[in-house]
Amino acid sequence: MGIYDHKKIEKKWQKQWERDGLYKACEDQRKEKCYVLDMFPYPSGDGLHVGHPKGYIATDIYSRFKKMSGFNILHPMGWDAFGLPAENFAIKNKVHPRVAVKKNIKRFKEQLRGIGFNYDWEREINTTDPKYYRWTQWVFLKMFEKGLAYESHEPINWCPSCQTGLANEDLDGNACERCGTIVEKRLMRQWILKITAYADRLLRDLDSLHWPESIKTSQRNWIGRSEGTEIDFKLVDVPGQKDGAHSVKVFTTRSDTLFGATFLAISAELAWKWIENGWQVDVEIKEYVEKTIAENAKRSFKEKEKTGIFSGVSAINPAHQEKIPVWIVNYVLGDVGTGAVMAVPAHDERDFEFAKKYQLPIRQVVAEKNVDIMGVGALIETKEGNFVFQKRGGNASTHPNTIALFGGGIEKNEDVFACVRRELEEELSLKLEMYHEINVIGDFESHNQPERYLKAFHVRNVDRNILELREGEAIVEMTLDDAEKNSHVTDFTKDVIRAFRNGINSAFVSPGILINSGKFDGMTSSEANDAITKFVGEKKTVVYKLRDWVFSRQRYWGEPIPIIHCEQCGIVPVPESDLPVMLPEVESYAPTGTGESPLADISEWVNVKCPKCSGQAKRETNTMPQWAGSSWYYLRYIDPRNESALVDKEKEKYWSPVDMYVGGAEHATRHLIYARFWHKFLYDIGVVNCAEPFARLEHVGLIAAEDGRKMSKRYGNVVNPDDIVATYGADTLRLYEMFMGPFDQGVRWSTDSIVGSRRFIERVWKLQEKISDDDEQSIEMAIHTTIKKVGGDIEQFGFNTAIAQMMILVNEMERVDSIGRRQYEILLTVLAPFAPYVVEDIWNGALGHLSSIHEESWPSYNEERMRATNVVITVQINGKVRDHFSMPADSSGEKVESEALAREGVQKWIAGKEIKRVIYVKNKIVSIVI
RNA sequence: GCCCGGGUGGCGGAAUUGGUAUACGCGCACGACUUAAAAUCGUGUCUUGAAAGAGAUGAGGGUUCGAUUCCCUCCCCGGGCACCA
Repeated sequence: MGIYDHKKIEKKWQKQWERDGLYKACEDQRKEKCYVLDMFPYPSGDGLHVGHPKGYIATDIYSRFKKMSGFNILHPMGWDAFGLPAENFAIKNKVHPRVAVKKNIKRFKEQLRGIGFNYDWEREINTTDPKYYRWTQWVFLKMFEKGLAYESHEPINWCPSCQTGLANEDLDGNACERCGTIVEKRLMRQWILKITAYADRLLRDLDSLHWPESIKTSQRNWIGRSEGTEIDFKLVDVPGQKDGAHSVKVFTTRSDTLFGATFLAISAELAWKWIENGWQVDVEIKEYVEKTIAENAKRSFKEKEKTGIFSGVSAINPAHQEKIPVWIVNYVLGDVGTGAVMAVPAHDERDFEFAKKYQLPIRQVVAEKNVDIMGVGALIETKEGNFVFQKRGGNASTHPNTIALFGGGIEKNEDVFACVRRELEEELSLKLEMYHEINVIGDFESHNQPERYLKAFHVRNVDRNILELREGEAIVEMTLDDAEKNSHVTDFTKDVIRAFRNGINSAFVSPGILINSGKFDGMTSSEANDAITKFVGEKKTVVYKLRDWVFSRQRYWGEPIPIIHCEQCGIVPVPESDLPVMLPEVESYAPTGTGESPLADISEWVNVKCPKCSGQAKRETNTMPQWAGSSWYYLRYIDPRNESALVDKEKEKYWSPVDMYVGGAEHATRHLIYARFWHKFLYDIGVVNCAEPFARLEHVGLIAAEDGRKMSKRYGNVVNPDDIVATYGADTLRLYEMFMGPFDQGVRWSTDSIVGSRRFIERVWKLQEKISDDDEQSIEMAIHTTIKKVGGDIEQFGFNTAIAQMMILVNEMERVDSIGRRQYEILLTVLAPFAPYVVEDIWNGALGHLSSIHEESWPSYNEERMRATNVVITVQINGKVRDHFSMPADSSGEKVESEALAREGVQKWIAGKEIKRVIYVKNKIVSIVI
């Protein structure tokens, strides 16, 4: 048998497979295809750490399994090599980024090869290859042609450290995602892609995708659809203008609260536009507007104090024609909606805060429908001498219109009523006034303090200031004023009344029943939303949070944007025949910081003839963002060397869409949105035949370092896969990474635990000794179970449980004296996707096969053979496990029940008791109720 | 604050149309082999209890013959979004 020498084995088969071209993909129309894709890496100078291959191992296993299941596989790999790290490295070390990238790719490839991946390297791509980025530029031209790429001069996010403009997607809060610097707003010329034109489809088509729900939710939030109404407010008191000559539009999702709009709040940016259009204002106002715009540019709005200034202008609320003031405020964003909102302090927290501060009127127009506030239960004294409030029954907290009042514990020695007061202050005093009708029921008693018995009471119709006090069956009605003076009313009840009278302390933002809204009173919020929209003569519209994609970067290492600026003709696209626009050589890669890229300095590249009029013209010097090349790369693998088209139509039709896509969840609102957008565009212009690029997505949980931190050179906690492969072998590394835990969950690396996977492989290796000509019948059930379980688990990405099942099978095989050759081959075959080297070596060595095990078919299983002849029946008495016994499988219920009742271990419990019920769960449980 | 996940032995984790909680692996303890150690193999390993038993899946409650699984209230951890009107 020889010893298991992973180094020798892995080297040998790696060469052999490459020589045989085992993993070459071709368009085999007879077979069903399966396109399995990894998010291609950015080849950094640090090389791979053990966290990187986790996703690649999964796709490798998946694609090998699908191949064995009869599918034609496409499983390629490539390099996303444009971007800042290579450029920064180049600036620092004075090497061309191209040189650094080439070197890094070589190293990455060697590392990946060592782990035994089945990539088809003939389809390798590189986004920085002019033959590749020619097509990235081509897509841009097509977008320009369709009006989806446009030049703009709006203020955008600017990273002062990276010295480039950024898209919203490149931010982490208000900081640059790349370097952590707080970004600024900067007015500059830029290229924009109109992704918002696809917002609706990007949202809608998510439903059809087999993706993790979390990623779909992230995208939904990012796109941020809200349905509402644009309402027109006529302006009055505008200096030098007739009343009603001007108006302002606001966007709201809560038309039902229109009657409660007591002022208008407009952004400083909108106010500035008014000033530019000739609005005459005081110096004070103008200064406020300028100051606020400057503050907004810093984007430091977090926890910012709300400020505002009365504009002097008023507006007419179209609901009731009352005059309301227009305030210029810092909490309304200029680039959201219309830049103006109707402020409804009673029902919006921000408007509420602002109205309180500037003493603007608060008018409640929505009320909660009949709510009971209850505290029902008993006070229990614990062993330790503390009092704990125990709720009695379930209805106190489960009734839909009920707020649980007394759920908390009572501090040691704390007065019961002090506890109640505390609860009131913390929870209720804030909200009480908002309820249309309130019942407060405190039925409160204590075991060991029976004298402290709190009478039930009941408050209703707060609007009318009437208190209904219920004592036993009798109900006494009195006004709140009278109640407060009445000596029969307990202090507790008086506390409740005071809480009512404290006034509104927060906004009531939930939907409810309309009040103070004329003929709309009594409607629900959703009914009123439609009715009031109609009443003021408006229609529903939709807005999105998604912003258009800022697509230009003022940096060197990216695809040049294929545009020419002509003095005569203006913006002229580079003709398709002139593509690619090659990225020129420069002396300095450093960013200029001027809003132009380093390309601007190369006059022989910049100065060109206009393709239209042949006059003086200049090239666009901005480059594309890193996300450009990755927005369509999966299409290029299908047809990587095509020079006349982005992808061949027939080939695309065969391979598209990607069947399985695996990568990190951090791309949820970046790459995965951009790629979907580009794909939909390519679908619209007929380049691709399906509306979505990635039919199924699985996300890989990150591997943290042993110390729990991120694996990074900086912390010195990086584990290099090369070392693990050298010490334990690639098969062990692969098995271990898949066995660590659920695939999509983050885990900590643990070098100590690897031995388990290594031992497993050695056990499989040793089983060679046990091969005989005859099958061992006692392990047949385990074999069939394993075939089914492993296949099913791979399909669902449950690799850890698949491996556990194979371990169970190996344990069984070790327990018996010999195993059939056929049985051992089945074990090797199901293990093949996980540990491709060792199984191939045994297959070709000890078993003497001439062809590769990776050309084998996935074994089939027989459900019949998975069924046990005898089953263990569990006896439960009143829900507790009391006994077990064995019975032939599928015995009749009567037989099993009588057997159960006759057993000594059961009789012990049921002797002399009445048996109320016996429940039999087939082949599992007899449950006896006494 | 809102929206997604998640909370199970010493550790990674298994088990969901409600049916024997802790599979599989790591670690640990003891034993065999060895002059010895490593490796390997075997046995044991949730807590408590002498035992019978009792208790335990973040906490509390509910539904059920039976709940890690379903419902309610709450706590904690991870992630996403966040003056988005």
